[in-house]
Amino acid sequence: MNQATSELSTPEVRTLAERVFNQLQEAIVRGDLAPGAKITEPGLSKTYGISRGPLREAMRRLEVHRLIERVPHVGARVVKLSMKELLELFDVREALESMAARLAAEHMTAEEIAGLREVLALHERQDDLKRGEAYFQREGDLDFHYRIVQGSHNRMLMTILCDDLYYLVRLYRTQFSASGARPQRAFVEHHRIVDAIESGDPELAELLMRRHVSASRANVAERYAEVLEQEADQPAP
Amino acid sequence: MNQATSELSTPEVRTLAERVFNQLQEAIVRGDLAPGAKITEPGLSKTYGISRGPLREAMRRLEVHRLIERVPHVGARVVKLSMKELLELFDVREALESMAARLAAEHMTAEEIAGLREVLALHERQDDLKRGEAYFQREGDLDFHYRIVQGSHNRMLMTILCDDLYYLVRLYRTQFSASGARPQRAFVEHHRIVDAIESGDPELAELLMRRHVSASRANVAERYAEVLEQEADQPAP
DNA sequence: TAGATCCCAATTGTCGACAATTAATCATGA
DNA sequence: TCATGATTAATTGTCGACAATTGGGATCTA
Repeated sequence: MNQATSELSTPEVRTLAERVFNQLQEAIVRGDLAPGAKITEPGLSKTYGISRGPLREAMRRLEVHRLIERVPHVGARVVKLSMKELLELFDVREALESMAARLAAEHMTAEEIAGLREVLALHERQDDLKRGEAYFQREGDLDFHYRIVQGSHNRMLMTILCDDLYYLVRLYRTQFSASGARPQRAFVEHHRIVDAIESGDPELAELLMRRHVSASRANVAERYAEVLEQEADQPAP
Repeated sequence: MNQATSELSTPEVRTLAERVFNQLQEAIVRGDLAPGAKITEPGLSKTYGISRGPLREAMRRLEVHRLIERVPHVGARVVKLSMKELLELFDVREALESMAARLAAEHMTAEEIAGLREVLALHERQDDLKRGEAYFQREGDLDFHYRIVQGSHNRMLMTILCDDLYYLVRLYRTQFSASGARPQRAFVEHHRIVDAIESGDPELAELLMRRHVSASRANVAERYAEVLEQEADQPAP
């Protein structure tokens, strides 16, 4: 489980701080540490059985990945994106991932493209894709995007997207997952993007990826509006 | 001196780690710590008269801003971008800043646009702009880009560009500064971009910014080729 | 002489304790 | 009763010492 994570951030766990960072990261993305929850150093230090030194190192790394926010002399909290910030994240993704698609169409190798096709084939085989709700589809979707970013062969792009932003994406993907006809559409869009990349058409790949992310953004905004409506009818306790 | 820095990263210096981070950051950008130079914790700890605790905190922040690179159990070095990586940086800037220009055309206030015009007027008054080489022009150019990013009113975009990438930009701007007819052209391009923003034309602003960054990239690549040629004729000691 | 191996110094990782700052609590007065 | 102020408990910032790991250098061997 959680293949993307272990692939990305656990090449080798040689230090305590690194291990605790992974545990905390997973706890946050999984939802065990709720957004907005306060993080205290002595508390976590006791929980994980390490001293505050490496714990602070781990927390600093969480801050880098934008999973927690720290204020000097005050403390740290699990990040809690407002709707505005969540949409901001999509704007940034649109800019970066469309660039990634363009570069991927220019630089991706035949093997990488074949791997991309395999991911799509895997999605097709999964029944839950047709049912319109899918945990694996969600993780799989990220896998698709992740491979295209890697295909750009631009290390800086990879760092910003995969190391900095995708943690947040995963965190909020659980909340506002694709709904209705969106998964099927996204699946078709994925195919079109791969087609563009395979035929070596950078401009088309860029355009399609831009629209794809933009459509995802619109879907999330819609889902959020629904949630707001429900909360208005039935206020949370 | 160095107004942009003190504006950005010195809102309030409430902690030792923060102060040392600022000092180290400036030392690196200024060139006192050469790219590729090894950073040892006991060394810096002695130099700045603080213990290794806050120093490690400062180093972690330098790593966040991509100014140093750390390897577990081995140590840290001042970042040294290869030509490939430097051009990668420009690709990322092209994607993000064109998005910023688009959003700026949509969201920038009249006051912010007026401020942008002032920056351009200031550049026009500076003689050294005409001489084609200019330290202030360089910092001023960054100021221009900085204001547009702020004008996007997208906090995440601001963080990635201003907090993460512009440190690197400043570091390498010193080495491969604009040359020949590039400053004048850049100046004209700046004007066109502001015109597009002022007239509320997001698509045009985006396109112009994309070309502007792309042209800067080409200029840097050209300058680098010149340097390589010189080094081939006259190898460094 | 070339190569490999072992050892040691230096550096990084980790820990527990103390100081400084903050925020909440309680008491006091209007 | 409410606002205000000081006091206190808790948390973060800082420090110095010890343990673990690494890389280089000296030594030994083929």
